[in-house]
Amino acid sequence: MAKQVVPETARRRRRPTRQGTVLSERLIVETALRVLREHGSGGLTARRLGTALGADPSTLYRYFGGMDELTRAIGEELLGRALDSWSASGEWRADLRALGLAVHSSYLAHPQAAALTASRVTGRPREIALDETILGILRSAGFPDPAAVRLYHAFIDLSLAFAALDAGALALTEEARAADEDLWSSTYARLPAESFPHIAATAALLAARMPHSAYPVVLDTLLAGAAAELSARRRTGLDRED
Amino acid sequence: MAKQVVPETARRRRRPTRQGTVLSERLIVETALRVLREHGSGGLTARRLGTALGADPSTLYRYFGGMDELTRAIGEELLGRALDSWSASGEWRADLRALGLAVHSSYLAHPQAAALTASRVTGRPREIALDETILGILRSAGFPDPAAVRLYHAFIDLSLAFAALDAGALALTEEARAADEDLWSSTYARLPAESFPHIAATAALLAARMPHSAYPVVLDTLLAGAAAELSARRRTGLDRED
DNA sequence: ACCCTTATGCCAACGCGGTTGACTTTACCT
DNA sequence: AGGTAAAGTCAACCGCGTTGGCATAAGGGT
Repeated sequence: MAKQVVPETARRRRRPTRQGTVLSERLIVETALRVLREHGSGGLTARRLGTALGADPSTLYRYFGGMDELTRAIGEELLGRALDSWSASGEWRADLRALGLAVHSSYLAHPQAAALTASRVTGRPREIALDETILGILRSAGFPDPAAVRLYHAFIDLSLAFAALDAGALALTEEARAADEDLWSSTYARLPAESFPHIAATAALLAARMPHSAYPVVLDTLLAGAAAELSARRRTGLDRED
Repeated sequence: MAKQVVPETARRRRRPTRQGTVLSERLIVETALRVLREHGSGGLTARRLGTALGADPSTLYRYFGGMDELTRAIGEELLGRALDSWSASGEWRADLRALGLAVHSSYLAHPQAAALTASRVTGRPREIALDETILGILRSAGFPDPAAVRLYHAFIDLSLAFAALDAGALALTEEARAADEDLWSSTYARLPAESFPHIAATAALLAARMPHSAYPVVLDTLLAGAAAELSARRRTGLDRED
């Protein structure tokens, strides 16, 4: 690669583009989020982002190694926003619930971006801060380390997986999304009861429920299981460690 | 659109390509799975698939409306294989567990394909058959319809979301995947204990657990919650419906 | 057994994508 | 004030999905 990416902190000269914009990682990421919202998850292209910034597409390579690295920066931004919007109450179960919902809704606030990034691990600073927070809540709640790690793993992967799934549904174009929802009231509701008795019997309930996210239900189930585990552990006197 | 896609069942003439292959939806989907495995989730292109089939890329448009429709056909194939590999035992909890794991591992058997398709709803026949099966298990187990639909929703979305997440990790190129795994034993394990006490304290456990899927843990938690709900319902005499 | 129709495959081209190498300009350091 | 190299620009490369027009041969009707 001929071009070198200069770390944002080491950046000194800020030469404006021909159209007068002064670029920065932050401006690029925010503009990318806007472009994604306006043009859909497939609409983030180097050329389009360049135009939106008032800069040549190739300028982006001065800031990011490629579109992939830009994508990871966007993902970190969403995780960071989730953590910023959250505050601790001290009650572990409520805190985890709020944090999970914060991550989920931070992604869903930018579904087109989330669909691109939610299944990637960035290893960037703000993602690490989030991990530290979750582990802290669990260990402070009294879970021994192996249980804390198991629950951390389940919690974060569950939240990211649902964020990606739900964002994917929201990120479709409006007509495609409506068509997917209608599937439940059209195709599924009209299946013959002889061949598909169970779908036919529950068609109305399905049409009402399927357009929403299952994440809260599953998250609450996970937290309820964890709470039961914790109280069982207290009852039996903290004698097991796994 | 100038070209018409002829439904597979209505297809009569089977003219071989210049290189002698006789095309069919089935052959195309299977070849696409092979191409995906060999070239990664971004490696399925019309031109490459054409070459692999010994046919011109544009010929694919005689069989599918576009790459998107081909993608959905691949997704349905994976779900169909999961259902085929499964058989009912009559014990609802064991059956659901086996079915969930079957879906998960069917996707993970073709991670590059799964990464492309797992978050899409196809509405195709074999996907409908899977849905009917799950609802049947729950309703036969004694869950009233609203609970059955709620659990069906949680179950299927959980399974698909984790399939997508885990497939995404597996679908990375070998070096990228190894780098991601190493993150836990390199970056995370070396964070200073002063700033990140919880990560530092659990680094070894994290490195051991994070490379595996959290799906079984979460699935079992969900099924345990459902079982508890069912027995509570029996105890209180089936008087509630939600 | 032979046509005729038309399904099916092929070809060439279009516009758009990411990315790169060589270049110009200009902010900053000395 | 001048030199240097960072930051922005330009033109080009190659691969992508997709399309319209064309060639050809499969298979039904007679």
